[in-house]
Amino acid sequence: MTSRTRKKPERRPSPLTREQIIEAAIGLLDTAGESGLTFRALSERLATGPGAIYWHVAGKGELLVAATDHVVVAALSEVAGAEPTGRIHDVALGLFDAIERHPWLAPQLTAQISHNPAGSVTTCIFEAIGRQVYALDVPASSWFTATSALMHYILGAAGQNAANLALVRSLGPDTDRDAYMDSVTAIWKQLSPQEFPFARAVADQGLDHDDRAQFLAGIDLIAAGLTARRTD
Amino acid sequence: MTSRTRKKPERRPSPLTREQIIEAAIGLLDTAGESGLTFRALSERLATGPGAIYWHVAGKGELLVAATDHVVVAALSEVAGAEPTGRIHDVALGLFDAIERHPWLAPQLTAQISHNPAGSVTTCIFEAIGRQVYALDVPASSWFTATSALMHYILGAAGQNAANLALVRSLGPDTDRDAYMDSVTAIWKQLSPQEFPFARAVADQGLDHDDRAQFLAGIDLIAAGLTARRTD
DNA sequence: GTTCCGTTGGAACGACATTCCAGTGACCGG
DNA sequence: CCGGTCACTGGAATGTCGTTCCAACGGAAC
Repeated sequence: MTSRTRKKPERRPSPLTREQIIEAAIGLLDTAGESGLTFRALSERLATGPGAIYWHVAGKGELLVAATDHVVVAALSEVAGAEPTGRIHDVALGLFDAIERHPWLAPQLTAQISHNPAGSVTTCIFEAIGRQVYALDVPASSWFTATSALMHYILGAAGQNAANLALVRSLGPDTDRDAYMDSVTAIWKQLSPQEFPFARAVADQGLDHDDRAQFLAGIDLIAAGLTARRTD
Repeated sequence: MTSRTRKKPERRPSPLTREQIIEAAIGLLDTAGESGLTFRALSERLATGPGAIYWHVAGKGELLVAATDHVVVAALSEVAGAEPTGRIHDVALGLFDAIERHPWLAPQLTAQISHNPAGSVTTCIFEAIGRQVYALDVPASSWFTATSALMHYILGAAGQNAANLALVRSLGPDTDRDAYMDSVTAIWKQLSPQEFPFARAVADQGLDHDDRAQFLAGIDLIAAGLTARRTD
């Protein structure tokens, strides 16, 4: 009897759904971070084995893509409903908030936009931002460049913000964001004035503590470049 | 004698160096991609065992940080030598080229900047870009925002370009970049005109095929926003 | 010569993604 | 009702990874 012996597996009452798996994956990513999404952890949370999950989902990559898509579509559809000439701030803040809620989103988005430019996530985000570029009366020749610049800034700055918050949270409940930013500023102030004059100067004037206003200031700055061009 | 029996290990002629390890790691990353950096592969390339590497390097994370630092410092020092009021194009292209040579660099940089804002790589890049912002006579209140916007755009757009090239290369030697870009445009042209009017319009006018010029156009666009503000 | 100690590298460990497959139960033709 | 099919399950097995462990080496110090 060295051959296969198998414990009787317990069956689940209701069948597993791809949707359930994706939502469980998002929950796992939100609470345990990017490295927390494990087929073992997912199996446990869904009270099943890894094999069952693989019947609904091709692999970890597809799961990540599906989770990203799910979150992005939700974030953008909240915004799109408003006025047709919606302000760019709405789209930007929609993505900013989604990334803050799901800190794993920013790296995922940049990776998926890079590796799959024709994918659903890429086109959705490009379209959402691009419409605002169009509404700003940017000349058609600059459409792609303008949309790219805004997109990369939004993902980069929002990702930075989300990472900062996650870092603060991991430092314990007794640290708040301002204290953390102050500690970073303090390190920058100790840089050599010869090698890092600019970074020191920025640190001396203190980093802005309102992340959201700071983020929007960057959007406005890029938008200023777009509309400045318009009159040429 | 069930206890440890061990094959006599062959000793290397010259001792292992942290520098050697980092350079081997960079080589491995360049040729085999981000997933190609394995302690096993590294051991083989250095003709040693994993344990020897761990005596010089704390772990994979530190190795990645060291490799990133090595490449970024080299890329920025090439540029910094020129005129003191160096043009922002030089710094931007320096990073662009470095990221093109090392496609693993862009994700690494965004991750390290996010997770370690006081680290060496973060401050070096911030300083290098910030000096150009300073040279543009941007008001001090916008220094941080302007530098952030430029940094995120540079890393995002350069990463996108490098990923495209890597993707083209992986499709086989019979595909070139223009053919690949055309295929992406073709997919975009098939999008629904109701849902994706902007993306289709951009695809219809054709994507620019000169990546470097496109990249610099984005830099100029953001710079235009900075200098437009100056007169306020 | 003996004793260290910095250094090495092969083996072992635990965790992971993924594959494999024996089983289960709802449905279907008869 | 009943036998068989098949979509679906979940536990075990596989191979690779990062990391740790440790017996052994060789030069330096004594």
